[in-house]
Amino acid sequence: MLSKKTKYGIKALTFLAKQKGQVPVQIEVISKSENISQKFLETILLTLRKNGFLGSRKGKGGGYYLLKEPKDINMAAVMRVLEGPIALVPCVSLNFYEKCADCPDENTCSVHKLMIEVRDSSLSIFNNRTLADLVP
Amino acid sequence: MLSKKTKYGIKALTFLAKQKGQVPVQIEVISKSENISQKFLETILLTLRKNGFLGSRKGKGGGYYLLKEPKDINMAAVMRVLEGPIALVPCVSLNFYEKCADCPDENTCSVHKLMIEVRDSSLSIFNNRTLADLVP
DNA sequence: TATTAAACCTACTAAATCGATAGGATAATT
DNA sequence: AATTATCCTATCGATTTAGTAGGTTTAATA
Repeated sequence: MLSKKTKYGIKALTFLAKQKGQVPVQIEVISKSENISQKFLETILLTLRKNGFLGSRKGKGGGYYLLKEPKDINMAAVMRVLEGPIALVPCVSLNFYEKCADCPDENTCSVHKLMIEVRDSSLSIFNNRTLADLVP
Repeated sequence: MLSKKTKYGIKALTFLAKQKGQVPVQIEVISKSENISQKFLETILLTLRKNGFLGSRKGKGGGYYLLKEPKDINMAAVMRVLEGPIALVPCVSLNFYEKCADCPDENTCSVHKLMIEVRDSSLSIFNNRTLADLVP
């Protein structure tokens, strides 16, 4: 299941992508438009900023704005920052790999085999979609 | 992320699929072979039995066995019983649909759009794989 | 320069979920 | 009758999730 954090984060990015010009948009505006708790959204936008997706301005007239063109914001990168691994199991994750404690041999593991297929197909979607594809 | 329940469940099914003949296999045997806590596995096998994947016999010589041929056990069905929805968001789930509280219109929702694609690709994998495909 | 408006930051909390365990009840074999 | 196995339900501790609290810093503007 996708966390609310990821869901809200993508919605916020989409909202910013829809803005004409790069005028900063305040958290309050996004939170009200998208029905997201303002305080929660605050922390989400913070991580998006710290990971290079958003810029911000403090004080009056401040807010958040995209640092790149929507077409240059890859959804796989967004997913990894907000949700973490795209793979369903750490042992098939490319960016968050971890060995399973219980599994002696990945090559003969039935779960491993299946989950690699799933990861590949999900990844190819996320890698081939940008924020621009999501804007209505 | 895949739960341990699902992971262990698939491993147990695979283990049973590897058996020659339909001799019942005891929980203890599976749990030791696959490094799974016996008590935890007990509850997992119980749900697999209650959902028509496994049969069981009590008492001496008892245990669990597959009720169908591995090639007739669809992995989408297994996933739904063990893990729940295949979709990452309830609003794109075919079998566990739920409307999002925050989202006024699914048709214009960016998350919805993306997650339908992901669901379709994952689903096509699970639907086209059977337990037989997983056996080493 | 004082006020105001916004993001920034860190810690905290309630609730839910997860992984696992406990402990007996039931059934089948020998 | 004794043994061996599944069956069943409740519970528990740890972790994660979603959200909140409450102040700090920075920038614009009057």
